[in-house]
Amino acid sequence: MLKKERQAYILHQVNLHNKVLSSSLSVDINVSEDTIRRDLQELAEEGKVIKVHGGALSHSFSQVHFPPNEVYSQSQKRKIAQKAISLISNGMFVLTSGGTTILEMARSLPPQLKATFISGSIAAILEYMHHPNIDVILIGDKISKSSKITVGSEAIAKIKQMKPDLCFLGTNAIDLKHGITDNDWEVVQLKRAMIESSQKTVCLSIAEKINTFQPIHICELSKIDILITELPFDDPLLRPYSDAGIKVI
Amino acid sequence: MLKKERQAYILHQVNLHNKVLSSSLSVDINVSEDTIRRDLQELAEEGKVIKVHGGALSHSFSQVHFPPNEVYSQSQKRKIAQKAISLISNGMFVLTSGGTTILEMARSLPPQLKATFISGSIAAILEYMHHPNIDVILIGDKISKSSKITVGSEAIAKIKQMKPDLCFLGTNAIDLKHGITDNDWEVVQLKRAMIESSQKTVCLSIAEKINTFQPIHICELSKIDILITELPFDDPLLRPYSDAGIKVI
DNA sequence: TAAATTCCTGCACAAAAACGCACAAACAGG
DNA sequence: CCTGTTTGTGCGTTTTTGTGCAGGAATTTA
Repeated sequence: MLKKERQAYILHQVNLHNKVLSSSLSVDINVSEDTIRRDLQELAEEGKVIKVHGGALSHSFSQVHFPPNEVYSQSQKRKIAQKAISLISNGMFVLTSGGTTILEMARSLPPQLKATFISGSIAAILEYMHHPNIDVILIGDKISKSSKITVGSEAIAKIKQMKPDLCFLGTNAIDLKHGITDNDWEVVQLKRAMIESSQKTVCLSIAEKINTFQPIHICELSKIDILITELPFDDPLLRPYSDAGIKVI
Repeated sequence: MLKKERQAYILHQVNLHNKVLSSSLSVDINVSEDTIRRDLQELAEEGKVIKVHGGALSHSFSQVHFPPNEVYSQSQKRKIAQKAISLISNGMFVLTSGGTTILEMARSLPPQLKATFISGSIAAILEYMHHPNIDVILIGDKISKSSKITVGSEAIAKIKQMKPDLCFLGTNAIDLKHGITDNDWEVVQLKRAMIESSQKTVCLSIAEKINTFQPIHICELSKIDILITELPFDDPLLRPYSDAGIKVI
């Protein structure tokens, strides 16, 4: 059998089944695994397949990319993301909400980090999936079209079963008097459950949202352990919060 | 034998078998391999064949260089998607697996359709979310990075709680003797649960996958209610399946 | 942490290609 | 008819290509 012929066969199999194993191909076409590996490597260099340990994957399959769209005040959010990442260590279980700040964090996670991320936000999950070393746990239930996250009693029940080390909340509004507030009933239920379950709750919020509030109450400030903004920790705007016992970063 | 005559013969052989070996041609026509090689080279320069190490391939063979942005065998999948959609009516609960065929169906769902779609496939969910009128239920659990779907006991337990009207399975391999088979253990577990829960199971499969099999068994043919391919329902290839009691569309 | 796969690197060896050359047949023109 | 040229073919020799194998490194799995 000719080399090109064999490669065409392999390519065909990959496109057909989305995945092939070097071992099974080698018995299929009766050549050594080395040869298969070399073929896969060539095909991968030509961009026809994606080579992975033990075989190859179809290219079309793993291309579920989300438009890395323009985010409002991205530079601030990036700063926040960096601070948030510094709290995560290897082996941690991290529960996150959705929101652009969280997404920014998800994209900036260092590649060596090994941790487990849990979320009901589709967008966040997509970002976590691209990461080579983190395990991703998706919270299921009905999907809210407006917020692109799973909401409902099932999701809340699932969250209550967990005891994650950290919970990152993309915060919509935070205020000394009203605490954390939001504007979507279903999201609020979910965030409440997240806060209850977690050992530490971290609020990510751009300074703009500090001292603002929204119609629905999520929780008191006292439930929050850490507050992250793009400002330095000793910014006067944040002073009341650290006075209230929140660790401000 | 004249040179032209010989080249005509070679060309004929290439078009007939899609490939020729210099070695076998040389004994066929009783000339040295050098001569064959020179002939092939000339034919290649004229664009009549594609020369490779050891012989030559027909042009149609290498035309499997499918256009880059197009999904593999998309037109077939579109045809399948259309047939699948005809089975869905308003108000139905539909459980689907992942796979490119399912994605094609998800994209083609008519905008007026009001139904509930349930899936653990991230890519499928993304498509369903774009639809204006369908409710989306996401099955949660750990995400398998290779297949981009949620897998695990939680996901399976959740599926077992449901009684969807229809279950669409993107099929990797179907065979009279082996039934439905696949190549990913976790995916197999999930698909089994899906079949068990559903009132009707529909297999979507391009004709190429008919009468092929993969290492892991999912279920017997008898569990399948409907089989959809891009072929007409009375195609001889499908005859054994309708004889086996499966409704073929 | 240990065991098992899988991967990579270099090497050996066979098959095929490339190159140069020889030689013979076909051809062209005096 | 002869001679010089072109063309087609085959034969060594040298390179290149394709493949398998051994071993150690890297990665996955238990």
